[in-house]
Amino acid sequence: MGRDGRPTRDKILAESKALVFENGFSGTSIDQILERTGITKGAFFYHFKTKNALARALIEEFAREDIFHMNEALKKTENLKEKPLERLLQFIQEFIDMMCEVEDPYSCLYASYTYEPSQFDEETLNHIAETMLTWRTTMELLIKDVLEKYDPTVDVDIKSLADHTVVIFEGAFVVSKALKGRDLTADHLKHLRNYFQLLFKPKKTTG
Amino acid sequence: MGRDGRPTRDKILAESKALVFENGFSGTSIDQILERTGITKGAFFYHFKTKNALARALIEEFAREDIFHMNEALKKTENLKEKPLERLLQFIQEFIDMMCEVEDPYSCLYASYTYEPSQFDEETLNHIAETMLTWRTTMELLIKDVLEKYDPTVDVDIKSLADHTVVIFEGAFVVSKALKGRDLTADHLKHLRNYFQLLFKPKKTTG
DNA sequence: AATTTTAAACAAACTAGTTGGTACAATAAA
DNA sequence: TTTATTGTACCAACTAGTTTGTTTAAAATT
Repeated sequence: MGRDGRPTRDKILAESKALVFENGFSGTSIDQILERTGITKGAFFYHFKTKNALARALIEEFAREDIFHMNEALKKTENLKEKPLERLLQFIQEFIDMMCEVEDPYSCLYASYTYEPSQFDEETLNHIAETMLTWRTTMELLIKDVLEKYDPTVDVDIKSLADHTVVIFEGAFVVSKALKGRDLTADHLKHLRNYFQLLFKPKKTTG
Repeated sequence: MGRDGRPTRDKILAESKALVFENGFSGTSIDQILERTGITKGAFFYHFKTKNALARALIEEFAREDIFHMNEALKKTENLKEKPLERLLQFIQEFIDMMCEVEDPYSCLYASYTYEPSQFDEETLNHIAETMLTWRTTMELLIKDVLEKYDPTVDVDIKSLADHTVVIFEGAFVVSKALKGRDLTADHLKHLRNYFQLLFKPKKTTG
């Protein structure tokens, strides 16, 4: 057996992610990655067959962590299963709390890749879409539970309401970065929580 | 008089913008631009001293059109000046109508540049931030007019509520592109309109 | 006559990816 | 217990092609 390559691989992934947020993917050269990690070209191509294999590994890791956080928030609010609106609001609150700890603008690889789509293979781009659809499915379930006990105060399309959470995340990331101040995601998730709160009122049960 | 260079310059700007949305800025080569426009390298560098001068021109044109549309919507709703909530809702409605006409996902240069910030000079990035702050200022005015006659049903921070419109635009662009379907911006602006509608109720005037 | 555009060659720096070889750690054979 | 073997992890130098940007002289447009 040889030595353990995981620390090197992890370092490549961590530094590459940071570089992609600064330069974009095609704006990030492998030489830059070597400089930051202190490894050599041979080592890089030992771990990743091509630059695009790195892109795939990056998005897979990012999406795995994203869905992990989503499921953690789901678990944490399981005790509110019988109070679906409270659960939905608390689910959002979990992310408000999470983003309150962030100082610098948070960046999202989905948006980064989405704005230079030609640089990635179909599989990589599909992985982003599928992860977003996982969010949609989860939000749809939470919302449908609410709709059993509450009526929307205005007419809404459930699917687009389900997508609205991801929309606000992505939008808040862009605006936070563009304004170069602190991360504003928590602030905008609060508006989402407000919207959910105002949107649903107890059902008038007829009998 | 010499010949008119504007058609060539405009063609460079139009094709470059499309290419930047496909490849990102650093993923777009000048050779690609020449191929699409059918002009030569000499002509390109006659109009733009550097690749970065093109980036600046692109964002200036994009921001000018953006603010133009914003001001058009402001003008169109001026007749509702005495009904500030109706005006705010109609202001958003103008963009819902506008985005309903779009089929393919709409792209935003602000987000594109924001996700590869190191590629651009400070001036270019500041122009994006300033344009977003113009949106903030406008929205703040519209919202403050509403607050004179209406009380928010839940506590909100005005500045972040003002930013929320741009957040939803940017987020909807990202999600629309990532899901590779039709543009979803109109759908999400409807949620913003709903939120404003639910957030404000007539003031209980004490007198 | 002034401005715009072409064509083609050129340079210097940078690009992703390859090559041949080395250091290392665990294991198996003597 | 020493020695040979094996496969992983890594390195330095190299290749072939692309990048932005320059130059120059001629030609086209108004």
